[in-house]
Amino acid sequence: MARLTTTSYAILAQLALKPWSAYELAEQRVRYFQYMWPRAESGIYREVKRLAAIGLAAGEKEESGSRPRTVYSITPEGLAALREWLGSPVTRIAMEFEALLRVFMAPFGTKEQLMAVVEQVKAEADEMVEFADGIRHEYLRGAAPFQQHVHARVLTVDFLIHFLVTIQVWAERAISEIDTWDDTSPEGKVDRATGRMKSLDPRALRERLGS
Amino acid sequence: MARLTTTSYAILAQLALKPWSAYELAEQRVRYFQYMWPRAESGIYREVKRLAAIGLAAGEKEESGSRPRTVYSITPEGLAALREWLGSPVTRIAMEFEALLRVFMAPFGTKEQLMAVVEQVKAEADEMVEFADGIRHEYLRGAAPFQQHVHARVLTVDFLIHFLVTIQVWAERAISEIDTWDDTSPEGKVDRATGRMKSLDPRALRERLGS
DNA sequence: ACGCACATGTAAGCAGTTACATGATTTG
DNA sequence: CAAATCATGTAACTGCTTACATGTGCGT
Repeated sequence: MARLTTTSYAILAQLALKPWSAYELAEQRVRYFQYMWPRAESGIYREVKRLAAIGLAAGEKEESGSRPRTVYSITPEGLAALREWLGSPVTRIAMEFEALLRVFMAPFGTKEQLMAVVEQVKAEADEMVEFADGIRHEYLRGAAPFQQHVHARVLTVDFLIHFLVTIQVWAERAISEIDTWDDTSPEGKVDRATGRMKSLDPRALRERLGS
Repeated sequence: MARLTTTSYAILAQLALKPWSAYELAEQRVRYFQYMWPRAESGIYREVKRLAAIGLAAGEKEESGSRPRTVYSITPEGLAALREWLGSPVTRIAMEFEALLRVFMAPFGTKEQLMAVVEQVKAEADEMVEFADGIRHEYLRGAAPFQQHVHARVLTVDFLIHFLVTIQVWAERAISEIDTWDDTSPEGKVDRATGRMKSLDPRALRERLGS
């Protein structure tokens, strides 16, 4: 039957803001969910259709001359379902970070391979930071969609920017460390690595980061 | 045919270290991959069997009195495949953070719901930090499995601890912010939120974090 | 008039999860 | 000696992705 997923509620919450066509939802998923709940565009069509089928959304077909499209809006039942879900336990955070896995396996590859991986991470982090900062500036200019929700959204922007900058500076640290290596073998690297390990005390870090 | 996934290579890299039984692999996945490539235990059995079927691993049945078990080791072809994969482009980082999604939707729920979500995040972050710090201490005591790889692994521990502490301090910031609210509505929260948004400049943050 | 990006989906396949099954070993 | 936990998987389902399909409007 109708076992809804987190993705369902992500869409439902978008519909709670205003009606959207399926295409708009699929397009805007980048801006809204890419970094906290990434899903492929094509899934959005199926999902919103499912919401309509079980009565949580209402789809209205528009035949405005051009190709027909369906505009979806939330129903009272949909809003009730959303509110209820917001009180249920959340699933744990889950990160897929293939590059980190490769760093873990670094001794089986070459220094060049490792360096390429970490530099790709850095490039992607730079790009993601630019994107997030662009959104931040929309809010600062007062020009963001749903600007009135800035009090909640600043909390998500807060996390994302800290998260992305954490990746950036980690990649930079890793690059300058690997730069000092001749290869990926353990030889002559143990003492230095142990010293680094010592400096990673979470409590000290928390003092530094929590201002 | 044999389209291998990242999960396949994660297991292959474990086998490159030493032979393991499927059960050991499934058990140890927590320690090794939970935070960068999370997968269910049951999938490990199917995956390692597949690796054996295509010749990248060799399974040896042991009949030592008790229940029979299969111990897997990597083959030369497996090692070659692993090395080659380490030179291919990496997939992007992907994070599923349902709690952040709920913060995003906070205006549709109550303050109590929101607070419960963020406090759950904080509790889980605390727990994950303890786990990661435990592993760090194993390396410091020189008692970690595969201690000789500390030069590579310190890079992953570096990222994970920074990542987890970032979650911790974010949750703390979010809690003290929400504490100042009467409810989840925008009323009277816009100016303060805009001020917070202003302070989230990534460049300034990068200066602070990259020491 | 042609090509390309926009707009709107459908279909098939599969990686991964949840749930179950079952013998062996330890523990209270 | 009963119950829990360890050890070792199998079976069935499903959410998601990849790949495809097709009409429409616009720039050149």
